[in-house]
Amino acid sequence: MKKVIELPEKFNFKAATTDHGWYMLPPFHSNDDMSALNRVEKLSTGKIVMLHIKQDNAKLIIEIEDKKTLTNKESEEIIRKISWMYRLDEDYSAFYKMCADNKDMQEIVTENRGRLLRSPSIFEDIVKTILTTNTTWSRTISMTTNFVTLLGERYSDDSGLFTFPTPEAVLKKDRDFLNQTVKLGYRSDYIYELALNIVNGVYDLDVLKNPEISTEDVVLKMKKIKGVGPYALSNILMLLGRYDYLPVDSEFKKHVKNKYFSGELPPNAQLHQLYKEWGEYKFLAYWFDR
DNA sequence: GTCCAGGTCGCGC
DNA sequence: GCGCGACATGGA
Repeated sequence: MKKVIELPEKFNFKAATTDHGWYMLPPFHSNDDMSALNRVEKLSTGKIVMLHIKQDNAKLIIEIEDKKTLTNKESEEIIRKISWMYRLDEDYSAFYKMCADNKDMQEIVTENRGRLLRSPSIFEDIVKTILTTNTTWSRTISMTTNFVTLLGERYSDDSGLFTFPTPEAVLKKDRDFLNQTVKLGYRSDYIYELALNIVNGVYDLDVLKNPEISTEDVVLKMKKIKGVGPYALSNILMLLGRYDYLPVDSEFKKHVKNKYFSGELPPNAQLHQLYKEWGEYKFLAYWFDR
């Protein structure tokens, strides 16, 4: 089965897919030439599908592997999720205007960059963000792979591919399993508690996809999540399409130390003042400055 | 063995 | 509000 989504005028599939590292984390997977992004996805009806996403000129082509035909509702859910993943509703014109005035950011405009791939659900994006803290990227990949493989649902009997686990699936295991078998380490408690609060209705995360909610409201809600500190907060805000908080972590410090301070790190307060001329687009300005 | 990784929490002051 | 040790795991 095949579905087509009309793309905004400015769209660069390869950049949107690979300018952020999420495409390397399961259930996302891709072929080496990056011509398509693939993903196993569980729909709200319970059906599990394999999605193959690629660009054909002004259209996004979605090939959907399935045994039975999909209902209209299921097709709509797939289109809604992919539109979210690729930020098709986001308006980059103000950012592009600022880039056009900056000699080092011309490529962003000419190459239609700026979009950063995100997951269909906030739960998945928060879990993955927590799995990037205080560890290396290679361990982020292995923790995510263990998490998806041990708690997700298999696509088909002969497949090694799985869905991203639901919060309910996390709660079916105990913290020891998350810690010792999934090897999430001390992050197990954070992930378990996040899943628990979602299932109990304490957190209703997907309402935060609404751009009309103020960033301050989102910040207050995110700060309540254990395991989400200043860096994780910034990353989650970026994933929600809000770019005014900088992710001041070891990579950020390494970058600005070498590029702007000739190897000597200034105090934290000064770091948070960087890129301030970019206003609402500080995160993107830093991201594409690297 | 020790140190650190795209940090954060909880405590004491 | 700020400083500091603890935290699981694996690779250098």
